[in-house]
Amino acid sequence: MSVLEQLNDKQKEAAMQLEGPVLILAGAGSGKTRVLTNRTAYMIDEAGINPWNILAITFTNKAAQEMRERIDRLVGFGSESIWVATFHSTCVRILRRHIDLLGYDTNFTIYDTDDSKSVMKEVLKRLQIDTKQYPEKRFLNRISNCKNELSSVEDEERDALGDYADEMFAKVYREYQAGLKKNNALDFDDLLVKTVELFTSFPEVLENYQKRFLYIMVDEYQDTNTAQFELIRLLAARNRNICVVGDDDQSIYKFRGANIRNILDFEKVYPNAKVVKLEQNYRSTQTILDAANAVIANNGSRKDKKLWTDKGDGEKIRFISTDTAYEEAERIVDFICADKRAGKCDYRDNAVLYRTNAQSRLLEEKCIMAGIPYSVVGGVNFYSRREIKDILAYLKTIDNGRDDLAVRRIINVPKRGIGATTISKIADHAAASGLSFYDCCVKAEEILGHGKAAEKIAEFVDLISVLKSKVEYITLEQLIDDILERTDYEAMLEESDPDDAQERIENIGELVNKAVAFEEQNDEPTLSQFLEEVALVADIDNVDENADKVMLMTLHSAKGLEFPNVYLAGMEDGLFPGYMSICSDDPEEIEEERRLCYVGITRAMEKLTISAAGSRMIRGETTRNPVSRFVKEIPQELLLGMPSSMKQKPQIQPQQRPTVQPVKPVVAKAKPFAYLTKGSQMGSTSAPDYGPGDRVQHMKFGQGTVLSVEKGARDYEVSVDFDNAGVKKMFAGFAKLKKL
DNA sequence: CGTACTAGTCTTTTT
DNA sequence: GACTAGTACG
Repeated sequence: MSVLEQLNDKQKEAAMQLEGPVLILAGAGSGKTRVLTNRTAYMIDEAGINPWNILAITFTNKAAQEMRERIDRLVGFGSESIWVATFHSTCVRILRRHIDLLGYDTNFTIYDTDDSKSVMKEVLKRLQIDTKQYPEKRFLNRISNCKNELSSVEDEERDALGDYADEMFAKVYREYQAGLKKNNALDFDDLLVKTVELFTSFPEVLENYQKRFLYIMVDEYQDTNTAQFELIRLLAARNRNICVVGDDDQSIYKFRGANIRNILDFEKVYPNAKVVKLEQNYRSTQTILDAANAVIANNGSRKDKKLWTDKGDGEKIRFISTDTAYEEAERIVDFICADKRAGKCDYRDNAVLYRTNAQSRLLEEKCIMAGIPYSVVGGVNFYSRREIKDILAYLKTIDNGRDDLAVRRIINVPKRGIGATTISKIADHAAASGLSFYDCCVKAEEILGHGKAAEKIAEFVDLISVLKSKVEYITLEQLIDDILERTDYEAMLEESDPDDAQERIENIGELVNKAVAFEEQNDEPTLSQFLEEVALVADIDNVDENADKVMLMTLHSAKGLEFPNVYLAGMEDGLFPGYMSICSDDPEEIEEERRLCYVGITRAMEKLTISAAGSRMIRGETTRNPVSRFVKEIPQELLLGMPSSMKQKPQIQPQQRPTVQPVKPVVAKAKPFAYLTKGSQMGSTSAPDYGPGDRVQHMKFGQGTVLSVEKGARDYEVSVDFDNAGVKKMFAGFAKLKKL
């Protein structure tokens, strides 16, 4: 049977067009992933295309992994040689091979936003720019925008045309880039910029990749920025077999440079493009689709689409309005509890979506009180937590001492009596000599003279070199344990803040879990590779949908996901849409928020509940907001529980700030769960649903029999005798074993 | 050199 | 309200 049999006519049409440019306009829930995977399977299975020649770009690592698994299931072989990756990891892979052509070392490090900020701070200090008047963030944002638009330092210098502020910016931009280069580092945006630069400056390298990637596919095309557009254009220029999939109504990343014109103008750039619209929705009820269609219809420039389904009307949309955000959270949690008790759903069937991360807190508290297992996606990124960054800085220093920021981060953490004066002496010497900070530490005695300071530095250098010498012989897990032991890191945590120590230690345990999983999944794992993988993960990549937990996340994180029951919380003008967009004179801003609302509504498969609170704390201030205009855009007859009073409430006019009146806090219970921090995962060590003797399935090792399940310090440790791979020990949380 | 306190910012979303 | 960076002091 052909792999295309599972597709409807439109989907089939899109999947069969392998040659030339193809634009698939795929409405929410229209089976776009299925089209992409079956199209790829069709290429390999029936068109005889070598998987090696296929490039598929996705938005998140999770999507990439999922796509590969699904293709695997369809064709059973060859899927591992398809290049499926995100834009960023694709670029890293290419740059690791060729970036020496641009004067960087191929073992460059990737800087996250915190690292970029440190570099910027140093630059501004050196240029004596007052950060009160010009905050780092502003420069960083502008630099990011430039990079997204592929505007180089030279371009900015040329365009400054004597304008004081612009010239200053160009100078900062230049110095910032120099700072990165000195540390042999690239920031997120550079990954794309440098790859494009590589391709334009070295056509023979580009040609190499053009000859390899004969067929290119890009998912979530509506969220590509100019740099990404250019990268794809270059790669596809020779063969023109480019297939992009997206939905202009779901373009929600303008703030990070996404250019909706990339999808709207696709046919102008590729005039002979075949365009296929997928409008049949397989996810939601007609009621939900009607609501989504009605809301999005208020947007101006969009490709006309109308989602439909043969699923039937289903339940009405439930609208809840409460006095306070506190009550709102309570109502939502009550609904979930009731459904669960009635046996209508599992916890994992429910997701609560909100506009801002801060909203998760109340919901978390209520979940804890009700004893509901939940999982918060996002918030403070796991890899930007202090303890994790410290350990990673050790690993980076061990891996390659060229990352000055990493070395400086840990040179006195835990405290070893190396102070600011010593550090700045070494830093000055490094700057003057052009050597790296770590290299200067190695010859500290030369710089500082014989003394206590030099001795302390020598101790640090010894520590690093001992660990360095071990890297090749021990596992990552052992290396991290070794670091912890030799530095007495956990003791330091206990001492400095006993309240959070437990959680921080658990986080480190989680990092060890990830290291173990990494070593399991790679044939020849290296420290550099691990650090690289870790630099490019998104929060959503770590979501485990097998765990039976209610999901709490922002609307942005929810893109691409679906849940039987969806709760849209905080539907209030001023929060969603946020004031920024309400007050802006750019109508595009509100439209972007509306698209976000559309994304939220269309996540729901069966039941949608939207809620609004009359007042809530925002930034320590109690604010009152009217019900969101988006709620009013949903036809009345689809809603259940719409209070008539709401209809008269005036809408906020543009240019007018929403009323912010201090209101006495209605609830006295300030913070019943002070130990709770965002991102904490409840029950991450819950017992697996299999036991000794059960047959299980592992992603890589195939089927096997469970020998034992033991509760370890961090997670359950499972021993499995695999039919083809022998006995393996692994952590339950990461092995993702499926009971058969 | 290390600590404790203060002031200021943040909150729109993230690879 | 929470977190961070910067500063003053021991």
